[in-house]
Amino acid sequence: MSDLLERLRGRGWRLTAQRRVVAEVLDGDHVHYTADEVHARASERLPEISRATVYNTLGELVSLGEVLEVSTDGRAKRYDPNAHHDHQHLVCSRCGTIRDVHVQGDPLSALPEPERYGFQVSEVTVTYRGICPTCSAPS
Amino acid sequence: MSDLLERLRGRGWRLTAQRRVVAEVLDGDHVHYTADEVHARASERLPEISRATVYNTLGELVSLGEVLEVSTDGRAKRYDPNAHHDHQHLVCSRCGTIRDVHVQGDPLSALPEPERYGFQVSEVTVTYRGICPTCSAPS
DNA sequence: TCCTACATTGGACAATGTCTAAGTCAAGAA
DNA sequence: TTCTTGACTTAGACATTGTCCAATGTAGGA
Repeated sequence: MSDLLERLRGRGWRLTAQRRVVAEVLDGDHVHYTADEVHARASERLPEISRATVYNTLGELVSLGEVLEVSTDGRAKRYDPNAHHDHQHLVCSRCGTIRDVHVQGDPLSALPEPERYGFQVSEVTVTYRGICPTCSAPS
Repeated sequence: MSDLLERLRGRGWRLTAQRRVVAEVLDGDHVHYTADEVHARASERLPEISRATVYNTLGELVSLGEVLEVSTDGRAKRYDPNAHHDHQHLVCSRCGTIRDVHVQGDPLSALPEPERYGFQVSEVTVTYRGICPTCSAPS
């Protein structure tokens, strides 16, 4: 994740304690925190960090393409640091757990030209839903 | 859409003016209103209808499988009456316009067994994003 | 027509996100 | 090192979207 901080500094990012902490919280490949969760975890290391800064920083990371914004349920958006490897998401309908998954083929090619209605289609997100092993286990 | 009202009455739905109006607003195959838009349009015909009733009714229609809930942007959910024909969505990244589209093949089959991690996968939503003809036209 | 269980209402409340004005500080300049 | 400055952070008000509840109204069966 320190590569990330390097990359960002190379782009003129001013390196502050707050931004460093947010980046550290997002470290890891299979993390899908909400902004509030990021704020809670960042607060453990830097108690005075504000919500606004967390929102700002997450927004900047998304603009810079370092983090993906995922909204699986119409509730809080989640932030996915695994932005440099193409992947999709598998969500448990019961507990909301999210896993990164990899599909066969390019989902973009499944949309025929006449079904594009003149759009310049550039992106596709696929979300699978189901019940995870934990939730489907007999209680 | 009156088939819808019939179907619902058959399931024990009490038929009120409010519910009728909400159903009428959703009439049509390519409509993707937010709850507030549904409320605004319903209010034109039945000025005293409350927000709570619109939310309740939309929630019921979703539970009954008559309407789909679509959240394309992490903002307000949208309601799609085209629930009985399998389809996906194409969204304009600029103006937010939504079109129903049909893909080739079954997106579910693109997720290999080992990528399912023991989930009982039952649903998949595919959202294409791009710039619509209107937004890409030279101004 | 009358009853009553179900539906509706208005408004308070909750969750998530955005904005602003004032204070703070990282990093280059001297 | 110290200074300077524009970018960053903060607290809290505000906005949007959605949920909940107690009081009131009413659809549809008896």
